[in-house]
Amino acid sequence: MEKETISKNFIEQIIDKDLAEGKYDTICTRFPPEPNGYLHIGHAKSILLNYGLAQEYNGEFHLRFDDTNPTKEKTEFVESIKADVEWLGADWKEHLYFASNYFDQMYEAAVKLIKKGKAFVCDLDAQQMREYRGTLTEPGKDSPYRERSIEENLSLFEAMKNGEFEDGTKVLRAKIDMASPNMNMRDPVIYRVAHMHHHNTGDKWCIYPMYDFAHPIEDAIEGVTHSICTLEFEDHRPLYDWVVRELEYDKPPKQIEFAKLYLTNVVTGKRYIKKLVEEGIVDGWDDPRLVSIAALRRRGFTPEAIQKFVELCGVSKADSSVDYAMLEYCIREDLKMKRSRMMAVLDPIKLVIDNYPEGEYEMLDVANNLENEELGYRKVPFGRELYIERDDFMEEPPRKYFRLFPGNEVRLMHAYFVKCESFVKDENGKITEVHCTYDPETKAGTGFTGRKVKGTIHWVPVPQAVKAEVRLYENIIDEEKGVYNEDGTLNLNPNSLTILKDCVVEPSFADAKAYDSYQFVRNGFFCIDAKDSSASHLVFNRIVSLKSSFRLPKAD
RNA sequence: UGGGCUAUCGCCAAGCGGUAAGGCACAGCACUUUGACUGCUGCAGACGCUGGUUCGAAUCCAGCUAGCCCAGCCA
Repeated sequence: MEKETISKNFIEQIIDKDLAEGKYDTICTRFPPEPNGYLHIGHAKSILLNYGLAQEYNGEFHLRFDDTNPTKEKTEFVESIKADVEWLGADWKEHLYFASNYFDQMYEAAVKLIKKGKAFVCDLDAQQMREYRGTLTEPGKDSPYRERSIEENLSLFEAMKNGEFEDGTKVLRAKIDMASPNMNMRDPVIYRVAHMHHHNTGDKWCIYPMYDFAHPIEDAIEGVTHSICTLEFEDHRPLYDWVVRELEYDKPPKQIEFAKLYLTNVVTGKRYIKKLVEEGIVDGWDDPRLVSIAALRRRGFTPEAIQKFVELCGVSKADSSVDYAMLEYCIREDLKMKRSRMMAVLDPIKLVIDNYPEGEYEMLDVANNLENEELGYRKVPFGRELYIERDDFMEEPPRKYFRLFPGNEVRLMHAYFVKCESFVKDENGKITEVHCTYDPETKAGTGFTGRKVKGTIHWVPVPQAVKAEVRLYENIIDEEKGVYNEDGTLNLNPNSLTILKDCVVEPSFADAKAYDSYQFVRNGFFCIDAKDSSASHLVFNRIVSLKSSFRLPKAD
């Protein structure tokens, strides 16, 4: 419905044209990860883009593992990727594929090329091949093995398959053009000898196809029409087209490139994340400060928020880095109506209501979400002694400070108006207690309109408060200086290392289930760490929390 | 210095020859059971630069500048 107002991106325009010209009858897209690591927000863009296109055009969406290099791939990653893709909401239905299941067809395709005189077995080793390849500015030289006969190539390639050669001694190359300005067209290697155990095919093969040869074949076999990948594959497109042309597929798939999604102030590089994990700076690939899908999920992000985010980012070919604030906006937007808001105090200070009877308490009916009645109500005990946020009281308030200070009256959220009468300091001058009086007539929900207050503050009852440990995060990357130092190392923010902190939460928080609750603590999200659904491990994401209102007004 | 690609507000991003959409961020006002949310308002005299074509250009042409990618038997 809303989608109609959004103009089509350039990929949709290409698809419209292809369909109009009758190039394809229906479309088919795919997400083709190599199972060599965890998915992150960047992959989410690709997944949701491909899936969204298939949905929009009533086509097919495939999940295909591009597992042509057994050295890097593991079944463990296959499982985590499937879980992440599913969680994101991209339904591949019965279309789950493995490139490795096409090895026979790829072998036959290679034979076909040899028979057409378009491929040859080359004995040059890696070092020699590099020398023959030329440079960016100089053309390469033909391999001395380039003119072998078709028969010789056929028997040599079969021998390669049969394991008659050592790793690295022979490769199959496409015969294209060693003088091409495009390095990818300089007789690229399409098959190599590698005696490795494959997670899917085991020891059946000792030769493996290279990406540039395998990928177009995978797409063609599955009937993919629009093979969407990232910008760095642009110069591979001529080779992609060469492969589908020489192999004579009808309705050949078409490669389209788009810019990767980068976020400001976060690390996505596997190399760096690995280092952060190894050094214990983060507690794993799903550490909430990272932007892996697992981390976002653990932190309380919803698939809907990520979908919204990807949609908002748009698709283009310009290198860009999306402001982290946009991600924060999306999760706020999604969660604000559909999750409960509970109270928690991060830095407690005691508030005593002097005119409230000692030893008594009442159960307040509190709306789980003031904007969404469907979320119901819960009971929160209220009594004489409460904890409030330390910075919700100031002895000498600046201008425009609406919270508690001597003589001022505020609303205790979901409860009564209280007026600050006095406060207590210890010998160090630190405030230890704030005393106030409450007005029973001002109870929330009674429709009291006698007078108004400018501020409302949150609280937790002292006797029933549950202690919890929070992880208080700063962004792990220095926001001022950027993500990387000049020498390529990470620019870590030392504050990010101060993580653990005690806080107090209202009793109902302790029962809340992972994912089902979050809390605005003065406009920030307070999420339960999904790794441990008890309230004793909360994740307070300052990354998603500090709106300007959290700051004190500017002193001017 | 060979080839490919990109350049529109602080950040994304529409625009496809007819006189600069939208979102994020930011600012202000109003409202308020958190200063949130919500609502309203403001926010590119100009589209990397320089020329040209045209009645008219961000959109076409030429030249230039800047950035990204490519010399794995990785993907």
